[in-house]
Amino acid sequence: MILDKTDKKLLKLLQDDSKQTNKALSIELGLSVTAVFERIKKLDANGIIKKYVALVDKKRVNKGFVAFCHVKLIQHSQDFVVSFEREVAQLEEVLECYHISGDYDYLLKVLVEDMEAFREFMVKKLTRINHIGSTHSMFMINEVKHTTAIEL
Amino acid sequence: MILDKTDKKLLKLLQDDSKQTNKALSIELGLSVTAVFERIKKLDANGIIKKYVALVDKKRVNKGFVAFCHVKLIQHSQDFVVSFEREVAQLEEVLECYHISGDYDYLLKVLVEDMEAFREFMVKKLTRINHIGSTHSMFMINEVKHTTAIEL
DNA sequence: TATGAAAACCGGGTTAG
DNA sequence: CTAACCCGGTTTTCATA
Repeated sequence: MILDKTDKKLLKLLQDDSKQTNKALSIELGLSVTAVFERIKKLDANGIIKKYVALVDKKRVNKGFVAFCHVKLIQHSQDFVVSFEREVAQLEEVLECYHISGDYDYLLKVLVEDMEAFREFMVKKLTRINHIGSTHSMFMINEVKHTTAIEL
Repeated sequence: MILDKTDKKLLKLLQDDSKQTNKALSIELGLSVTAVFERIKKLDANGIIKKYVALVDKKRVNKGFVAFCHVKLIQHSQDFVVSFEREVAQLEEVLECYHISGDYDYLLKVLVEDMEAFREFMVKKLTRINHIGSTHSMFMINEVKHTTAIEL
């Protein structure tokens, strides 16, 4: 699917606030309500828009402590990789996990309440997973920018 | 604000799909539509829910190339830090930027189309910012997990 | 429960390939 | 001639007091 200028503008608006009414969007875009409705339907159907979600303020729910964990596996056989990935994906503290290039194999973004909880997480959950060689953690001091909106 | 079990369940549902009708939510939670409405209103008003957004599939919009850049500043005087943070926050390719502990000062998550675009970004944008000492980039090979939902 | 508003759907008209 | 797009009106559904 090819996105024209209007689609991109529409996506920008929806990535910023998905609760706007089609009417408000139609005014912003200079289109009819129906046209907006159809464009959104198409963006949904084509999977351009994956889902609509509420974003929760992590500080207000006591998950203000963010850690980034680099993880290296002992071995890189298919089995090890698959089972590590399956297990790590199930950990509720892990919001993101990427297989990356470089010295370490994985980069994890971990959300917990505080350092104490992080220690618990490391000891009782992450390092309990087999095949982990070494880990290296960094802690968030300040969040400079955090958006879910992709510029188009 | 204290969240009870029902609030947490409600937040879980809304973090997964914010387009559900209050009726659907009320059935799921075993409440009346009005009760659900009031709880959501309260969560909104208290800033527990920050915003409602559409999530766009990065691969479908040609932003499937993800890089993580570590950045070290030359100096750490107030001025340098403030101006670096202000400038980096304005870069559209940078979705996330964290001031972190460890060998490097910052961790950036960068979304671009491909390696070529990443090169452009580094040369023309990131390293054009003053006060940058060194950088170290890692590239995403695979996204194992990526959720915006905080477990409560 | 009631009501005002918005979403969802439909038929028709317009333009571009 | 077909397909994609856009519009206005109608029905249904939802948010909200």
